[in-house]
Amino acid sequence: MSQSYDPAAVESAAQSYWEEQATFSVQEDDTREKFYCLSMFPYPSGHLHMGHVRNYTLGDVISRFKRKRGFNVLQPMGWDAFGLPAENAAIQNKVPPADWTYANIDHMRQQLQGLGLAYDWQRELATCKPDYYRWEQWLFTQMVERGLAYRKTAVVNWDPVDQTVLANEQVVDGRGWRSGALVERREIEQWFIRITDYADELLDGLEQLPGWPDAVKTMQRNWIGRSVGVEVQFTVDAAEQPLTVFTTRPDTLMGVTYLAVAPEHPLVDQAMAQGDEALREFVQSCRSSTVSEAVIEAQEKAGHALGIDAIHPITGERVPVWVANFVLMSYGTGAVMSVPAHDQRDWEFARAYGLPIKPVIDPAQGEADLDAGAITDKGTLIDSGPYTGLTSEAAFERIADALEKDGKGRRRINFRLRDWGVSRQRYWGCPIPVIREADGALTPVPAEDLPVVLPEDLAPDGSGSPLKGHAPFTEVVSPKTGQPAQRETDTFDTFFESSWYYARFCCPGLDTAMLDERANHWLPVDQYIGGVEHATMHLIYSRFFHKVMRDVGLVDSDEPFKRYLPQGMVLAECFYRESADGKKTYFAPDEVEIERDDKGRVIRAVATTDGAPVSVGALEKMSKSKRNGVDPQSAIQQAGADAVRLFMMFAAPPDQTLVWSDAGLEGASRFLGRYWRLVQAVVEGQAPGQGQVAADEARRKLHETIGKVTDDMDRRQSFNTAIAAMMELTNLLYKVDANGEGAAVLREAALALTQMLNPFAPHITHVCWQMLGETTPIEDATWPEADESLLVADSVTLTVQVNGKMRARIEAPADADEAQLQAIALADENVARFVDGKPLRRFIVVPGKLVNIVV
RNA sequence: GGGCCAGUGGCGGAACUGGUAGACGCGCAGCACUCAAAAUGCUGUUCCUUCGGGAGUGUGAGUUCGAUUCUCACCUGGCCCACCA
Repeated sequence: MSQSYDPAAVESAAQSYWEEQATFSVQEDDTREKFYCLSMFPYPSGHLHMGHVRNYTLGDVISRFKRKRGFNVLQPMGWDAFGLPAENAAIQNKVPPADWTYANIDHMRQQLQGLGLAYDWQRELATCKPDYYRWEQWLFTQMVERGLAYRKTAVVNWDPVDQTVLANEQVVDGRGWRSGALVERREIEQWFIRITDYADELLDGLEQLPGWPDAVKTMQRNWIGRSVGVEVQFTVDAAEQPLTVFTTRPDTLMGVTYLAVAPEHPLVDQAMAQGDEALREFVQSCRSSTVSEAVIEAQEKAGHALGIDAIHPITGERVPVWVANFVLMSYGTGAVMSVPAHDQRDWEFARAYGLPIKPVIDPAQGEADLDAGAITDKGTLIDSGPYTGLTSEAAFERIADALEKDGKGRRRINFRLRDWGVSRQRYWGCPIPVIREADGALTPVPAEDLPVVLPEDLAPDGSGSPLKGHAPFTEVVSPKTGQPAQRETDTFDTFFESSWYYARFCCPGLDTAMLDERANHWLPVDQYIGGVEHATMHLIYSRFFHKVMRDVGLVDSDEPFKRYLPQGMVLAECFYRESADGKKTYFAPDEVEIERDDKGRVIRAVATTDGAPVSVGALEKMSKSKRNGVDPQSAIQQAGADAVRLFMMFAAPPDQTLVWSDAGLEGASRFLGRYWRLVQAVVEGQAPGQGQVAADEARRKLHETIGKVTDDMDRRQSFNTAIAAMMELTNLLYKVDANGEGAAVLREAALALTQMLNPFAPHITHVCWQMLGETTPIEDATWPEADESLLVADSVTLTVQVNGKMRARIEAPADADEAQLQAIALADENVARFVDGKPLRRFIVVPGKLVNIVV
């Protein structure tokens, strides 16, 4: 009597084996090629969600596969442990963020272990630990030394009641989320990192990343946004300094009818000193709105004349200067030249305020109607003095030359990418290692005094960082002067921690340096996996950090991640009922019953509570408010970790959104049961089912499957089709005649299938491998090889098309020539019927696939 | 406003380099086993059809002997960023 499949028992047996044997701890080994596989580490929010499960299963499947292919695989895991949610929880529960964070880490580590992930837990790290952040503090001081970090004022959201800086997400409808007070804009001095110094290298480096999806590289290119243009200087009577603007369209310079500057521009302060009340009010209203650019965008385009004129650098004409709420101080020079005839936004602004519109370009194509909007196409210059008649491209060069010759401008490359503001007025983050001397000078903390340890026992109450005024932290003696000084209370943006963790995993336990030679053994990461929402920010910051670490001499590679697999979101169906006023009430899936017709189509859904119908909603991101969240823990309890993993990999390609389905999970579970019974039958020397499939056909299918699964997993990373191929093989094995050669083929197939399924369902295969009598642990056994000699056939089945439509299938010798094929095809009864004696115009052969007869 | 991606049966998806559209799974229907049910195994399942066949991959055009795949325009949905000059 064979045992039945009990996921819970199988999984705990396999997991305790891995723990006892330390199966997945790894050391540098020069005899084997290394493979570093990394999934983006989680923020310890308290519990694993399905997105994590998908991410980590993908990484685990790749890691286990590569190990079987002979690589020395490093797969670590850690915690992105600083951040705002810990502070919010702390305010709510009045406990220190550290306690909350560490408790969450303990719980989530257990959850991860329950998924059977092949991590080297000895390398675990948490970014909130001093032995980790100590080194980013050190790297920051190196950046200060190299001029890569500097101080600049930046605008923040200020809550005047709570006396604290707010994150954009803490501003709700322009008010502080806790106090409800109207949020103000405040300028404060902060640290910035000169990521723009590396803009060109970050852009060019994308060429060396063939393992990254084109879509992600395109997003990064657009994010970096290199644009070639000209900086133009307009003399201003009232100011000593000329007003500098950046433009990518110097060809339209002769069409400038006004200039616009940002509300924060210094020229605005100067104009306000003239005492224009209306102007003062306008600027005040701009400056008091939030910093959220999404909010600014929703505003009407508005502006006000400054009462100042500028002198056009070529014509010498006077043009008025305006302040406008859509000009950003943080991009370019904080001032723009306005050409309403050829820029849509300038056009709208000019229309609204009655400013002149002067066309200077005749578009190359199409009708142009300046009453309908701006003409933004390039073309031929008109009404442009000496430049009239030139093309836009030629005028660009001639005007740039003229400006450079007169010292009134210069060619310049501008980036959309801005320097990275890293100061945060937060408690639960890595302290910026800087001391403010009594005279206001800033001193980076010397290496021997690092780390600057964040006190972990403080509890924020919502009114600013508790570090402020916490004397044991702030009161220090300057290492430079020996005099009393104040410690900086700002902390780093948490992207700082996540920008280099991949490197630190290589050097566990190192306490004398940030990284050592082990980093160069493992880096770059061979395979990185994580949400596509990080396509720009995190993945640019990490690439930047890597280059800085290279320039400081810590690593010798240029890029951190060789191959990147962006994984899609996990969605679920949601059910709701809409009331008369449009408010939706959501129902959890277990509160809903679905009725179908006899073809399986959904007719309607009703709530089990009252039997009344509910709407079947769209697919939505899992969330509490939509009541469509599925807890991984309960899914594991219901079907086992192997089934959850298998379903996740089977239901969709890795980079596309995945729709959670309880029925689909059952399907995965059913397949595992089918596989289990197949193994039981083989162990007992019986056939798993009934049928007459011959041994050689089964063996051929087996080796075809090995070939397909190997290619799907390695080159294509198409895990759903790899699983489909294994299911197909299993279906066939159930029909194999176990007499004679059949028994041997079944055993060969069961072993190979167990190997191929192992990365997806590591527990059940671990146990089945032992049942099949194998003594080498499956984790160390090598991946099966397809026997190519079994795959060549001497006859092939070809499709016959007549005028591109499929009409018949023929058997032909594999080496048949065109004339032979034509004869065989025309001999077919159905083909003959459609050819119907008409003259043959063409005969097309696609070797091994089809022939097409054109009549 | 910009960028990126995706639209294929009742559903998730497959078709890799332009070559048999719908693999595999779910759902549904039927059969076997059973006193019965569950479980399991097997069979069928794009739509229409006068049973010859016809239509069909968001819509409309184009290239081609042949288009889910390439080109153009449009529609719909999702994600990221956003007044980026």
